Amino acid sequence: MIIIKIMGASKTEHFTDQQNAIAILAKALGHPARVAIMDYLLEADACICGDIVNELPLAQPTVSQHLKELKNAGLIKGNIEGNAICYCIDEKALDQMQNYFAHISTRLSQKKNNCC
Amino acid sequence: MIIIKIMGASKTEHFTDQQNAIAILAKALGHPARVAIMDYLLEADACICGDIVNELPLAQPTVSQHLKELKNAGLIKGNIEGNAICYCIDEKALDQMQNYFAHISTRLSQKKNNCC
DNA sequence: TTATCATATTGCAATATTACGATAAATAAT
DNA sequence: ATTATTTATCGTAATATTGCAATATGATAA
Repeated sequence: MIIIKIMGASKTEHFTDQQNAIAILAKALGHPARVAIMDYLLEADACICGDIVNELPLAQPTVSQHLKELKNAGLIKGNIEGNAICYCIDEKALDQMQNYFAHISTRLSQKKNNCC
Repeated sequence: MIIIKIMGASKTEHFTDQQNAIAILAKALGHPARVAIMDYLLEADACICGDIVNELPLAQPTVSQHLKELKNAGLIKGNIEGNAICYCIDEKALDQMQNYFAHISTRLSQKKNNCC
């Protein structure tokens, strides 16, 4: 038997689909620029990529990369709007996160054996 | 004026405290092993570090490191319990996340100009 | 067609994360 | 005191992330 150690990569195959799904969503929100993009999409009247670039203190390629990560995680979706691209929050992913934290909250209030 | 480019580091100073706070918590949950730790602490009757090590498919130093990250983010807290250490979920951080997602959900249902 | 505008991709440098063996530190048991 | 048990830290290797200049792509305008 040969064991090859691959370091720096998470062993996703050892965890449940649910755990991996939450981790992917959480990771996508694990950068302030991406939280700021969500905030913008939530509050602004538009969702044009160029507006987001102007709003953030980051260069256009960097913002494009962050948008791509949010999109890959399923947190936002993009629509071609003429020349521009309109990004919007994908409610399904957010519902998933909301349900996850609601479940934790409920479960915590049931538990009485917390030792800390 | 001298501008020093520091790459690979996020420019946290350009974002709001709230955005940074959410990002820190989300980042800590952005790995399936750490989600699995939270799941364990939520469902198990104990919260001993050794039990967590046995539960996870990772070596003890790796689990210790993940626990440290969860603790640094404020998601868990640890108590010395004789020879062992008992880790528990910190409700404050989870409330923060729950509020964040609840706020997004509420705001989304108010919005009608979603273009996607 | 050519120029312009908006966004994506490439390439690369710097830093961060992940993982684990070896070892340390701290307490408990003998 | 010595040994075992439990958890943390160190050192290090591999991979991932972050950021941006340069460039490519694609759609609209002239």
